[in-house]
Amino acid sequence: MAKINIFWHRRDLRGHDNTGLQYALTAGLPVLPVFIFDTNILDELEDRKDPRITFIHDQVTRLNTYYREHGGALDVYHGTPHQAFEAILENYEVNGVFTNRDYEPYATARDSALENSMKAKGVDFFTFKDQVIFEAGEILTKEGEPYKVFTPYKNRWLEKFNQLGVSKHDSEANLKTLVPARGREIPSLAEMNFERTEIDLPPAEISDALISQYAARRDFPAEHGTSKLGVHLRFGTVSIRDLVRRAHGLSDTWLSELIWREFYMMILAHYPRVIDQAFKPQYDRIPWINDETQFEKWCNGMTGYPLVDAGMRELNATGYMHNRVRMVVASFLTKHLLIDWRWGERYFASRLLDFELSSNNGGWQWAAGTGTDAQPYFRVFNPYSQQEKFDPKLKYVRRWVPEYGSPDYPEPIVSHKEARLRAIETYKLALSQN
DNA sequence: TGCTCATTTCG
DNA sequence: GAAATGAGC
Repeated sequence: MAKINIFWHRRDLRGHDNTGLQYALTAGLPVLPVFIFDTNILDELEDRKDPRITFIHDQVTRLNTYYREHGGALDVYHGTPHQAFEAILENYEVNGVFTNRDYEPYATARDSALENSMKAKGVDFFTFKDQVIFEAGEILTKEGEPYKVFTPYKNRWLEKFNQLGVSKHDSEANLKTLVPARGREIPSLAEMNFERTEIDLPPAEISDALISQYAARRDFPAEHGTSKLGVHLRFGTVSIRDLVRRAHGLSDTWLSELIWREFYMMILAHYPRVIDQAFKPQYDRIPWINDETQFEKWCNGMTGYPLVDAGMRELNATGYMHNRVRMVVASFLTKHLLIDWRWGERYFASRLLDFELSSNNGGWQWAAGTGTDAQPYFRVFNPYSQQEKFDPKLKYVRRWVPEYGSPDYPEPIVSHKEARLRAIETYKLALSQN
């Protein structure tokens, strides 16, 4: 049996500008690209109609077609990574496994376990930077500490970016050395006990015009002023290097959003405890009210605050919510209702097509005021003035809350004025305790 | 990447 | 009486 190398796709479901794939293809042996529907992850999902699984399945199918056009095929497994690699090693003489690094706690634990078991069998395991421009250890203060404030982090990031530029990995030009297709089928959604769902999939591209106008248009949820590339960044159907190259010079604001993504990835990598704890420990003393009935009304878009309800209904209907509105609903849940930010975080995690652990956690801790570089506790969004500023003609509100203004629309579940004062008092008291 | 309230400024 | 300003949450 001839030796081969494996390239393992995870959050990089593309063949172009793919670092690890490029290294695998130029390492001198035929390459078998692999994808695993990981049951460790899938078994945790509650919804058998989770649209993300349809999305991944579609992208895996597309990637398989792409490899077939170049004489190979994507070898797709359903099981734990451990099981999948046992099957691979039975069928092939494997020299090494190539893959792009993933920085979430589950991923790093999985990869170090696999690296050990591969090396014990004489198989090399190589990992590459592909998902980010700079990894957690690459942007540090002069003292060698992680940054805890965004702006100095961003300044250092840009400084380094301007020094180093951004590399390009022409994986596509090297697709000549694939292991010939063997004709294994991709497991169907039904075989994996999932159902196909309708997804309103934004394109994996963005125009120069949209990037240029991003700063001026991004805050108006009724407009199509944002790129909606989050889902593509989540699963690597676009290359971050391509996006950063495009952003640079066209829109500092949009580039900043890409840097926020790396900022929160860096925070999660350095401080994995933020997953279930406030970054600032004293904020874990806040006595959340956690009223289940109010939480349910928030989830269902029935709070009586039109902009909040519009956002939640958009999320429930599409798996997406405009960023400005994400801030408004998060502020409302944590401050007006005094419900633990972790509840909101978990709900977003279950619904968002573009869910990214680090950004979701960072965003929620920012809104709740508990995080690094978070807004101060006394800053409480007024849902009415946010609506007046960012949806003055009620275009967004009426799209998602058609009954707004009629007797069918619920009364506000809390009074803004009272809830605001209660939030400030509650935070102040909790933070003043020693 | 606020909001509110009180006070001042301006027509 | 509206708009601008500033302090404090």
